[in-house]
Amino acid sequence: MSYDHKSIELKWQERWEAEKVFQVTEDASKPKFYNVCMYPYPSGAIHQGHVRNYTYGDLLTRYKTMQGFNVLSPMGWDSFGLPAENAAIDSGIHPKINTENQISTMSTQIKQLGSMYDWNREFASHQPDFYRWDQWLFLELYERGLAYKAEAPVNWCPKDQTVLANEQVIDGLCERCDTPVVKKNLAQWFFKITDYADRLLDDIDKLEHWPDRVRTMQRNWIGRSEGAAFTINVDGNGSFDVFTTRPDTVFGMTFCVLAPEHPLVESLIAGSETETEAREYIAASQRQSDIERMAEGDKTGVFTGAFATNPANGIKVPIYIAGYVLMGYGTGAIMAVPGQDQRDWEFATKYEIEIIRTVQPPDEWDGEAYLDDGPTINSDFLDGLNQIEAKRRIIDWMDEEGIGEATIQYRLRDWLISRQRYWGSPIPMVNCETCGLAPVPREELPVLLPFIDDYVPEGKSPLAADDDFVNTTCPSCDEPATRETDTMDTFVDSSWYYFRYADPHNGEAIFDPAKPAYWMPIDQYIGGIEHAVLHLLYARFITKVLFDMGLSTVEEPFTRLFTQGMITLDGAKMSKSKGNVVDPVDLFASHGADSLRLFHLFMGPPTDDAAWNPNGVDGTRRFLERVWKLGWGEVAFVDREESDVDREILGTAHRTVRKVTDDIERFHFNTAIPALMILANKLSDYAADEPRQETYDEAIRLMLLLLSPMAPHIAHELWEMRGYDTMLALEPWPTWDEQLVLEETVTMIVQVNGKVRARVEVATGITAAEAEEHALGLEKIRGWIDGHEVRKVIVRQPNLVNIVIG
RNA sequence: GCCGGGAUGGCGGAACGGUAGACGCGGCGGACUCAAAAUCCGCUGGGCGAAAGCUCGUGUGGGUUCGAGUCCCACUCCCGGUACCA
Repeated sequence: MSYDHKSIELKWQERWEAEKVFQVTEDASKPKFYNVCMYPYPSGAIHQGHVRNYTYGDLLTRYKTMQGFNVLSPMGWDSFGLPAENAAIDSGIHPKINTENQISTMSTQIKQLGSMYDWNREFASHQPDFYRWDQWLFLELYERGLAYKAEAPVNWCPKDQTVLANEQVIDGLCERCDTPVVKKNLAQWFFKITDYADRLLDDIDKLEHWPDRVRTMQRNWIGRSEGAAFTINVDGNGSFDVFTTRPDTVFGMTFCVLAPEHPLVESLIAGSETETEAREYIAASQRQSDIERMAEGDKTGVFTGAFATNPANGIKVPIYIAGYVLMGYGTGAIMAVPGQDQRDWEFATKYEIEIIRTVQPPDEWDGEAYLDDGPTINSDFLDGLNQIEAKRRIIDWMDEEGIGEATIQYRLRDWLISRQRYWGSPIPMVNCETCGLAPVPREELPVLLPFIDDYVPEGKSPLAADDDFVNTTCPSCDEPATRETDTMDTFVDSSWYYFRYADPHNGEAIFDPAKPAYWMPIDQYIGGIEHAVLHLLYARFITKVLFDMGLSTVEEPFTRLFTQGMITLDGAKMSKSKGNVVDPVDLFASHGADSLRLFHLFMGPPTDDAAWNPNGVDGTRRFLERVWKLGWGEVAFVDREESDVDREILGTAHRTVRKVTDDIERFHFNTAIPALMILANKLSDYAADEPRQETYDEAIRLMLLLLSPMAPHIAHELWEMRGYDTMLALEPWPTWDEQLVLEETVTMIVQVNGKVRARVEVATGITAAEAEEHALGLEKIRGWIDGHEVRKVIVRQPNLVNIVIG
């Protein structure tokens, strides 16, 4: 009987669903395990990145279920967002219709993978039942002072008359029409995540099961730095504030730099000698994104013609504008101290500005800016102090003089949630001429996103052009008023969706707090490394807000985080736009979901990027054919007593149980598969040479249990064929027998001066003295050491002896 | 630019500071076959050698150590993020 993956996979997918194997409810009698893969954007077809993600997630769902946990593994859709709107503009299909078609296709494909979810809990963020609670949450934040409106720049395409996402701006041009993009200020909504900066920073320490690199990235993103803010007077008129982490170096300030957008710039350049040059520079930098500006190799800038007075010593220094100072960080202005800052050094060198060191570098120093500690010099009353003392002294002095103070600055900015787009959750606010901004009453939620036929932007977003949507009455005075027409960033949806899974159909509240009280926190969260900062930080923030509201029992949503690498082909990320996709659906048909799952588990460390090998699935398919033959094929058993051969094969099986269990716990799936391959190969040899039925059956039983979370369909089919009448998915995970896994002998290597010169089989229990004596007595080794002085012998029994000779 | 990560055979990768290259892909040779496919068996980092074996070898250059792919320092290149892709 051949291995017919199609019928087997369909059969078991239907069985699992019919028998509700993976549908769960709160059950206080069992330990819970909440397992979530980041919900996908419904792009229309699953790709290898999804397969990788869901294979890992499903492996864990099944493994933890077998270990006796009450496992919740839900699935939903991150279905608002830019791509649906772009597709609509290009193809004319309405985002709602397009999105729902794509959800339908993708859920069918996910089911074909054999990845099991509690589909009763499925939702999509574009559904009013869901985004209603986005709006409710917005109102809660608004009332708590955590949502506010402020001016912020957007990318504006003057030809298309629309706002562009950063990724739609290519080299300063609109990706659609190549028109130069300009910055335009709009009043937009923000969430005040900076209020939570310290809590978000401090609690990173609690995330002990997160990858270190993600924790580091989040710490750096929040970017708390302690320093001082002080005022610098402009020679002539006006003043500006600067923030610095190095107030101790203020005597070394030889110039100042303002961001091109700094409000003072206009008055400084007006009428100056460099006015024309400065205006050109400002216009040029406005066409650049922050990234482009910072990425410029050499530091550029323009002298404003104005001078500032160093408050510490009264010396006048030139004021420049330069792109390397960003308006969005600190005060948008810096004191430049080239002696102690490398960027300032490069700028000063380029524009021939004086450099004064205020920290004495070591004698052997041959670098440029010196950033480390040392005695302060050239700094009047700070001379001789170390940096900590100097900082304290200068801040005290600024305090006394009334020009500055100690300040804590964060790199983190408030979260801009406004999008001038159609396909998102409407922000539930109303503008009234009399009453000003008014929140939509909660009982009127959701503010429904209207079904608009003409969503091509023409100067304003489609929502703003829809009079029926815009025109309303003021909730407080009942006079005519207009609705807010911005929609929310889709990161708002993804910052709380995992709470909704606990109570997905609740029509009365965002959720009944008792439900997530059982399931939260998420025990395992799995997704791409590209979400290391934004999504994960926003989710942590909203969880803390929900905690403060009394709706969450936890302050951190994700106990364990696993970030997987990308799938690449020919050195590039697999993507439709690059035309290098390998469609998983084709492989379901040709090789089967089990073979594809195994290949994803096998292809490399889950954290790393993995290169797609077109022939790789052939290998795992071949392995499953071998498993099939072992489970189903004819074996000529011999009726005999148990022998060393049987004990050895059982030992291999039990060592495989130990290895696979350890590897799953460590997320080293790529080494668990080879362990199973080795077991299958040994079992093939065993089956060909006078096998004993009891031994064989037991080894196969263990193999199928281990294979069950990885290649579930074939494992279940063979389990049933071999006469077990239980549902394999609900069988207990196997344990290993400590006696059986012991090995009697081991290969000991003998080195001379660190080079391997002999290998010998020794008893596992060999003592250090025995190992040394044995090694020194070997004929091969004598040839290397005779005539030399043995200086030292390092023994790591039973694995290694290293003989150091003179 | 800044933050984070990575680099090991022809390819994906394995390797508690202790046998570098497990396992798989590909390739070569053989068995089976009229033939092919499938399957099975063997070989497969470079150099030298008839062989035993020796020697070089984990991006580059240094260092620590009895011993370094692994730890430290300095580089190179590639990838992720960089706040409106999600």
